[in-house]
Amino acid sequence: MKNIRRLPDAELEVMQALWQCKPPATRTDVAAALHQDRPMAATTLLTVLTRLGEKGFLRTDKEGRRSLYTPLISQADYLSAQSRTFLQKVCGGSLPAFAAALCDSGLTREELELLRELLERDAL
Amino acid sequence: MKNIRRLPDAELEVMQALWQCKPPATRTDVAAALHQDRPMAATTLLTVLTRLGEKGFLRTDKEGRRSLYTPLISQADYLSAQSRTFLQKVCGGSLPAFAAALCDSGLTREELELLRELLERDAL
DNA sequence: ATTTTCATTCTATCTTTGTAGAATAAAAGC
DNA sequence: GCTTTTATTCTACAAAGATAGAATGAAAAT
Repeated sequence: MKNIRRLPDAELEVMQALWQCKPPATRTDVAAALHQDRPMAATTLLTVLTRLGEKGFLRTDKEGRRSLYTPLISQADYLSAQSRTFLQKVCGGSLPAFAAALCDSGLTREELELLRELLERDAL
Repeated sequence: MKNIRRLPDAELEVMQALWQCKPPATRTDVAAALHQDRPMAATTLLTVLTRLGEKGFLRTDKEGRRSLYTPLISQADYLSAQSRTFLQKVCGGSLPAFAAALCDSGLTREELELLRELLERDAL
């Protein structure tokens, strides 16, 4: 149950892309995995990757002139940490508030049903 | 289903405090409602309130020299919007990932059970 | 070998956020 | 009326985040 800080938007997007690659990934791999509605300059991406390394989210290994990036924090760990933070900071720790928010968040009835089932199954 | 931007930490805390007050609230009311582990200078609070006004989260009415603050976005609206954003941006839209994250987020089995019940009841 | 290509690092700018002192102005007290 | 108190606005500044051009250096191409 470590305390994982919330990543700012740009860094989270890059991290999501990295999680989608099979490690280790090159800058190009990550760029390809990025949802580029509006693509990110190569140098910008490298800057973000460097920052993620400084924050301990990934490791950088050099292979000749190019760098290989490997996640150090798994997507699952990040998600569970952020779920907790979200419930605490945004919902003030109130489960009823959280549940109400989910129900009113645009999820369809089917999706809500699915979520309940998933919770039941996973909780075991 | 409006698109409500995510507030930075300090602004969210102030907004949470404002939501707890019966509107309209004065700066003093908000200060009293703040969880002040480490209290915020009066001028800082006013700066934050001003920014929240600029972002459309509240309205400021002047009564003589003092200001009265009224939320323009309800807590429920903010929560549901942020739940949606969280599911999309953090969980990549994957309900299974979201459910797994919740189960692994430190909630007790009882809390998970409660959440399921709440979801069932509210979904109607 | 010389040029071209390309990945990374340096440097830099702009915006946002967090925080608060100084200045202003008005209300209250005397 | 003059002074003290107090609420708000101005101004300020440092840290963090988003973004990317310029410089560097090495690999590939010819």
